[in-house]
Amino acid sequence: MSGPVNAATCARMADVLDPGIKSRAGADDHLITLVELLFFAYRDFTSDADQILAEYGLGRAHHRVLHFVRRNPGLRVTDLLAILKITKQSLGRVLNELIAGHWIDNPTDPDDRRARRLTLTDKGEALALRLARHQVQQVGAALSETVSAPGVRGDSREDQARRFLFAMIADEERGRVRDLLARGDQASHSG
Amino acid sequence: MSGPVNAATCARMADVLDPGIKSRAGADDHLITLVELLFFAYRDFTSDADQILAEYGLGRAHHRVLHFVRRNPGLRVTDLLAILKITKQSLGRVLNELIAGHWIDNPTDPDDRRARRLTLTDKGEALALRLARHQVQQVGAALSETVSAPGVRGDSREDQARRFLFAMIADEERGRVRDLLARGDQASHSG
DNA sequence: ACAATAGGTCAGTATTATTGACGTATCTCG
DNA sequence: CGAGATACGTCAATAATACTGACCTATTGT
Repeated sequence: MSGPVNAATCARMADVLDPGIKSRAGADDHLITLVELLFFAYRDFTSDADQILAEYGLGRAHHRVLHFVRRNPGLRVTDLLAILKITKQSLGRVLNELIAGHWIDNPTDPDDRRARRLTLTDKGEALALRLARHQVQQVGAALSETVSAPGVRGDSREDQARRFLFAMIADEERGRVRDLLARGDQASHSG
Repeated sequence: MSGPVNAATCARMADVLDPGIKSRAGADDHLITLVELLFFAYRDFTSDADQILAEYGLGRAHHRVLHFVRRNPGLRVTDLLAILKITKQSLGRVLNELIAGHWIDNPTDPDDRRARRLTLTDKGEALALRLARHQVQQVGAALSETVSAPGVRGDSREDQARRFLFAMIADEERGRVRDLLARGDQASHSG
């Protein structure tokens, strides 16, 4: 699942996370690192899928629709609007493109002929599955890496959350992010 | 904000999360709920700040700049580009607006007169602090709510992550999200 | 019949981002 | 000193995603 969790990984995690991010934390100050980690985690998490989608000329908005239709076959347009919290017009464009590209079907619901029941075509199913598998691997890998540092027991919920989000960041970016968090922490205590 | 964490909240959390989301999970399938939770958590987490920013005619992009400049006073434009991973032109617009509105100063670095050292004005500091405080409270509240269900011990890291992300979702949305996750879980096991 | 619901669409605009091409000032180093 | 790299800024065109507001049809439920 996206990279084995071996001793080296654990050692690096400990090296990276323990001395710096959590230390020198005042009152509620350290919580701001969770805010930043959420930003970086989301940034890197979505960018992977974006690359796959770009192969097909699709964007993030299409992904969301594919995702929720795969998870909830027969979803209605209204339901999707409530989930995504966007306007009908915004969804309209994306949905029309997905239907035109034969990623999604929208047959009329026989029980309520006003409604459309969104479903994936085989083509759409294949893409949605590919994206989902990739993201599940990412999350799975992150969870596998979310371990307590060796010798440290009783990780707080905050530490757990921090480790998980940090593990969601792209490998190449972690050094940079670690440095940034440490620097920000330092700055907020010297100024 | 975002409510005190009392017994009722804890009871609801347990009621909400335990039966349904995790159950009926096959191999790696349940991990997809973490993907969805990340989407909802990020959606609701950012929407709060967006509302505050709208008061000043600013957007999410401005928030990111304010945030990282507050955390790292004296940040250079290049550094910001590496953090945000956007183009110079994109940042340019946002930065110019922040400078024009006297949220941010960009004095020349005396040690390298090519570089600008981004700093917050008093006005910018006040806004950045307001936003940061709000988000820290949100994260803090979410962490407080991230508790193991009563009688359940040995929460997995996955459960911990799930609980944390779920707690990041806006109160009013949790019922809807819970239903959706349960439904999706069911659909993926019957189809 | 009538109101509410589900869906669709046209028109105009805003925000955030992109690629590509330049230009200027400053620093580094051989 | 001079060449090249670096830091920053900017003009122009375009794309993706979203918004408000106004309207329309078809269908359902009362």
